[in-house]
Amino acid sequence: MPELPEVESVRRSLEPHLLGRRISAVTLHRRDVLIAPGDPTGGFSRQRSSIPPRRVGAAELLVGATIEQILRRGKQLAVFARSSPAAPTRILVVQLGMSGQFLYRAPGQRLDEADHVHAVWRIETRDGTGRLVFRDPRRFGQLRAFPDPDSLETHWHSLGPDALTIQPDALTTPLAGSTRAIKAALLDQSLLAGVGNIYADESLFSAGIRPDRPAGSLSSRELERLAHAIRGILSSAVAAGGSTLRDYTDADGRSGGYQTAHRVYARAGRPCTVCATTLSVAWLGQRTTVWCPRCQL
DNA sequence: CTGGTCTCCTGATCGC
DNA sequence: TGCGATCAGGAGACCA
Repeated sequence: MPELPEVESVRRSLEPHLLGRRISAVTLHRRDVLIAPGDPTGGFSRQRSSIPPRRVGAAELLVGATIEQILRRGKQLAVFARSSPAAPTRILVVQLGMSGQFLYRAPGQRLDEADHVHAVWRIETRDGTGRLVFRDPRRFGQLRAFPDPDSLETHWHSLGPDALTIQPDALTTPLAGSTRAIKAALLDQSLLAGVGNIYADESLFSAGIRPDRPAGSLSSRELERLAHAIRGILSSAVAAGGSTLRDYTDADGRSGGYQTAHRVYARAGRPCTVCATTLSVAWLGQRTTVWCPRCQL
């Protein structure tokens, strides 16, 4: 389940393989994983829409272009590429969703996971042709094409500040007066980009704040603690290469190591690592939520 | 506008 | 051994 640390690990593992390399071809096995820019449904109704999926242009998938940079905002990756120094920079945004993987295979290296592969890019290197693979069994992931940086900026405008560098001030205004649970607010990508279920629970535990507290009830002192906890948890997780619960890997197929540091996520009913109190569980913000009833107030 | 619920999808797991 | 039910979850649509 890629959240910010996993997506950042994918980004970092892709860079050495892709920067400066040219994409010579792409095979799109499932057309509906690519959301056309300006799709009013945001791609949500792609299966049920009576309108046939748009014909996909190779340019949208960066064919013929050289990759210049890979950025991340929240849980989204953006691959920037140009076909010539004078050409406009095109961008492909990748959202991994629940089960998405972005894998790189060097020339001659085989891909073991051949099922649920939705797109394969051919990457030209000095040693031959490598492959960039988008694989996503549950298909909650998406690819989005943008013709220029401005349209990407418009798209990213709907995201809140990146959670890795979140400052308490950025939380104060949007949460003031809010009655919804702080856990639900942390999962709202328009408020804060990058936190998902795992790191929301871990951050709230680290900050000593109950997940069901009304967001507007947090004092400025608590918001400071929370922002500090989010940055700390996320940066530690990035340093560990993310959390691998089931099948997450980076672009090189390496698993993360942060799952061993989880203190509340998936530990309902087990003793708190700090005070040994049995951890509580509830359904909150449409997610299973675990916390320590003694450490979190 | 806000916040809660539904929905998309597949694989793992569990009870019988 | 096999099968159906259940759960997991990111995020947009939808609705009160």
